Amino acid sequence: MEQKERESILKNHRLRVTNCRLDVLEMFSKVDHALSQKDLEGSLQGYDRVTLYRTLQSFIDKGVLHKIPNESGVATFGICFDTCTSEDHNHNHLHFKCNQCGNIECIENQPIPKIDVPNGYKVQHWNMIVDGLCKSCA
Amino acid sequence: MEQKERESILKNHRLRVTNCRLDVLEMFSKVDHALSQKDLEGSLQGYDRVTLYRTLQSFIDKGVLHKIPNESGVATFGICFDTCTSEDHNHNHLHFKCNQCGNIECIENQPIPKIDVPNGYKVQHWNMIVDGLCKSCA
DNA sequence: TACTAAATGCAATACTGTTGCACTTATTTT
DNA sequence: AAAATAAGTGCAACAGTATTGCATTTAGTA
Repeated sequence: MEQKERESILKNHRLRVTNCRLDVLEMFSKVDHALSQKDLEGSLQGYDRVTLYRTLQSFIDKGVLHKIPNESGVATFGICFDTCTSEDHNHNHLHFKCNQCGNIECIENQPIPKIDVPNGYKVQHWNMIVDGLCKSCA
Repeated sequence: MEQKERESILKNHRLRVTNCRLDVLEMFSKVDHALSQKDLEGSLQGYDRVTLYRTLQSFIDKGVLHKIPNESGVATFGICFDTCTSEDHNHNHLHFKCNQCGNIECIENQPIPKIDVPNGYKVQHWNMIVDGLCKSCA
C-alpha cells in the first residue's frame, strides 16, 4: 500500500494524518492478518503504548479497523471494508483463525451464509468465526 | 434442573461434586443465557472470586462450559451441549446477542450453515456470532 | 474411619485496558 | 506565511480482570 493511499484512507475517515497512524496502517496492510496492540508495540517501537491504544480507538471509531470477537480476552483488530464509516460499519464477514500459525484473517467476498434463527428473533449483524488450517499451513 | 441432574453432569465430566460447582451449574440452568464471572459473583455471594474463577476453568477443561467469543474483553461462558467432553468439544453453534437486553444465548438445533472458505483452507470448527433482538425484546 | 487427592480462601501479582494533564503537532484561519 | 485552534502524543497513574502460591479444608475411596 502506497503512502498516498494510506493518507487518503485517513482523510476519507476524517482522521488527521500523523506518523503513528500511517505506521499502524502500514503494519496492517503489510501483514494481511489481524493484529493485537501488543503486536504493534513489538513492531513499531518508538510510540507510547497509550498512543497506540488511542490510535486503535480512533480507527475503530471512524471505521478503519474493527475488533474481532475472540475467546482470549485480548483485543484483535482487522482492517475494515472500504464501505465502513463511523456511522455504518459493515462487518458481516468471515474471520478465519489458523490453529497452526495462529493468524486470524478476515475473509471477504465469500457467499453470505444463510443464517437460521428461531422464530421471533431479529438478526441485525452476524460474524462467522471459523478455525482450521490456513492456506499456507494446510 | 434437578439437584440429581446437576450431580450427574459433574460426575459424568469427572468433576467432584462441591457446593460451588452445584450452585454455578444451577445459575446457568436457571438463566438460560451466557454468564460472566462477575455475574456469578453477584448472584452467588459467599464464594471467593478465585474459587469461582477456578470453577469456571474446570468446567471449561472438562467440557461443561465453553467460552463465547466476544469483543468486550470479559470472558462469557455458556453451557455446552451434552456431547462435549474434555477430549472433544463440539461448539459448532450459534451465539445470539440481543442488542436490547444484552443477553447472549447459545442457540442449538439450528440447521448447519454452509461455510464457504477460499481454496486451500481447511475448516475444523465454526462459531456464529449474531446480534439483533431476542424473542422477548423484538 | 483414615487416607489421599482435589477444592477452597486468602494474599499477592501480572496484565490489559483506561483516564488526566501538560506539551507538541496537524490543520484551519487570518 | 504566521497565528490560532483543535487534535494527537507521552508520561504517570489508576482500574479491572485474570492468574499463581500456599496453607487449610473437603470429597471420594479403601
